[in-house]
Amino acid sequence: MARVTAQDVAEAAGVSLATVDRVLNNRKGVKDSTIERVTEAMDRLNFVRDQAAANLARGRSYRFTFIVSAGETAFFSDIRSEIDAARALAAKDRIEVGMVAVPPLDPQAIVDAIEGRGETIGDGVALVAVESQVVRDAIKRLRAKGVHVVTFISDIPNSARERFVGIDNVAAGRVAASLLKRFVCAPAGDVAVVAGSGTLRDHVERRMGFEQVMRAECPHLTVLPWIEGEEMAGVVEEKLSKLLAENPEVVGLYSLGGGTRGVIDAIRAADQDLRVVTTELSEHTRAALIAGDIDAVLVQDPSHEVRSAIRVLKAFTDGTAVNEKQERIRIEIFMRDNLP
Amino acid sequence: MARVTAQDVAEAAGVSLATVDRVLNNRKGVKDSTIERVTEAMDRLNFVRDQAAANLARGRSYRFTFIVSAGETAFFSDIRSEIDAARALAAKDRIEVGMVAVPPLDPQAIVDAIEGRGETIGDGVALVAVESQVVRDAIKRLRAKGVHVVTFISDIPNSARERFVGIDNVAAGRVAASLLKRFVCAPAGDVAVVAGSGTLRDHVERRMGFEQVMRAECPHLTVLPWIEGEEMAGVVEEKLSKLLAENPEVVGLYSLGGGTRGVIDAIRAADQDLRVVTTELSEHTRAALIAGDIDAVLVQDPSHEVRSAIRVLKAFTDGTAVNEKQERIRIEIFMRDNLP
DNA sequence: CGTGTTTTGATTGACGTACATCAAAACATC
DNA sequence: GATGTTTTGATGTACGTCAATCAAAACACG
Repeated sequence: MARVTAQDVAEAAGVSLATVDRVLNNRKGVKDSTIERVTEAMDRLNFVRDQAAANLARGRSYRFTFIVSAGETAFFSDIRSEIDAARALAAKDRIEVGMVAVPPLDPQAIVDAIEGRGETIGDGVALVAVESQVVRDAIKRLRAKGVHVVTFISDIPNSARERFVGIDNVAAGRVAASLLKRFVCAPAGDVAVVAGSGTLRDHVERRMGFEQVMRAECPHLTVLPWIEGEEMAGVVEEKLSKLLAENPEVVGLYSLGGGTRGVIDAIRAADQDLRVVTTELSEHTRAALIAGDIDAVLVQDPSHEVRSAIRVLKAFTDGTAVNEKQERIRIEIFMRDNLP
Repeated sequence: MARVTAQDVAEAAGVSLATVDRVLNNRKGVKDSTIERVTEAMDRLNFVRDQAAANLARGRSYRFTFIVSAGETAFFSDIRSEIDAARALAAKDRIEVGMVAVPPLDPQAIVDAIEGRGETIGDGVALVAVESQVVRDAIKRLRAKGVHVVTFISDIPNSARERFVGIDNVAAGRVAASLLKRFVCAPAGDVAVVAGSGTLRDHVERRMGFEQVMRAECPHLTVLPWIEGEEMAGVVEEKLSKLLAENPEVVGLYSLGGGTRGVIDAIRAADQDLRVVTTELSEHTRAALIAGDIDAVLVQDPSHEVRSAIRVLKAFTDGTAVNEKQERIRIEIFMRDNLP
């Protein structure tokens, strides 16, 4: 029951270790018939190449850089500390993880961060994208240099990025609508939407998904013009309080970006009977869920996302396949009863 | 920027490689002051022991065995194929994964499977527990032999198992109730519960959680006596159809175990207006979600659970810490709009 | 058959750590 | 200062693969 090594395969196939190695790393200079004999022996003996030994021999190490928003929302400070946490874990596998925090919503800052790092950016980059042509171009230049690129949290389609690591934000918006539709029992009423930023694709997509479902399935509910909160609790509270005061028929609320603390403060003050779905799991949303001020919170798991981005970049660098099941990023729905 | 090796640490601390090695693996025979000098050098140089090299040198390999139900529910056949899938992945890390499928709900079968394997059971066991003293005893015997044990999917508390890998089933039941409470708009009505087996702790716990919330928060809803479906679609359909016919006031339904196909057939036939929450994501529940026959499905991700169990057993075997964030098993809530 | 080319074998030295051994040095004790 | 003990150094082998070398063998082609 001992492990099968390349040496065993060589003996079984009647070739030398060198030849097995050539086949294993598909180097040229091996007859097709020999390749076949060797691969046959491999799966007959159930040979699995030992990752540890292979990595060691290759002496390969990896260097990935995260480019994330320096924004002060609960979500992004979570993301940043998760990257720090992942760094220690990744180091064990010879993966160095760098991080650059850039001013939020500033495409040029992202580009500068990339260019500024030069070659030290490493083998792969995970970046929180902002919709902009300069970012698209920067991604293309990275790819041209052989650097692997994934977008992270917020996508930028029609770019050269190889993958998006994050949730399906349209689906998140749809789920929010689907929940509110079922939560709201009033025969008719208004629904308020508190948005974050119009330049963040993830926010735009959530809004899209939300409106899709509202329009298609909730003729009895009227979606009010959205509130732009700019992710700042103070701004959100002020605008939302005003809106609630002016619209007594509001029966539902979806907050799809940052500044959730402002949402909570406003609805507590307003004391209307409305169903609320928000994003971000912070101490404030936790408390509000428990108190019953909020009905559900839709979140993504930053810790999973960071680990996933690293694994995906490593797979790209190694040229191996991505384990799709493991890398699926879920939209998590928290209610009072399944808070972690 | 080259990697820091144990040799570098030795030079920095002014000792030999052998001494660093002694410190690294806390072997005896090193003066305290020297230990201090070495560890100081380690974190000054930011030394991280190379897992690949360490594993290779140790020549250690792992052997874990899953003991799972041979039941024909969609969920368990999923679990079994995920174990097969994980086997290939684990092999790369010198982990051999075995599986024994035992007749469902039979404690003695579990014990026999354990005893029957003898020493070949390996370094760790993940088992789908059934409430029973003989199982508890078997776990204790395994632990006494130094075999690590985690329960999987279904827990057995007050046993010697070192950890439970699975969702918080009480919470799942609570979430189901919390959703139904919000979904149901009728001022009053009945709620039906379709249970699986009374001997499976996970089913019992879900039911507990469900009733907790119903009793505490939904005085307007009456929970009807539960239906025991024995996880068989035919049985479920028959009993549920009968119940629906006899109780026209049913406005909500929670199906917490297998045989969901029977639930779907019954509610389609009954054509009542009721909100439905079930478990298991199969082709049937998918279709029913899309058709609107079901409102939400609460599931656990078998693929994640299998990988988690393997990682946890490995951590126990190595005596290293478990990464709690990574090993948290989520209760996933699927609606029509976030189906994967 | 000789020539050139392709394929294979044999061998060697990494990679970074684990682990064991023996000798040398440092230290403690009387 | 002789003795015994603890601590350290020096060294070597092993793990399984990668990568490179050079020589030998097999093959193709005219």
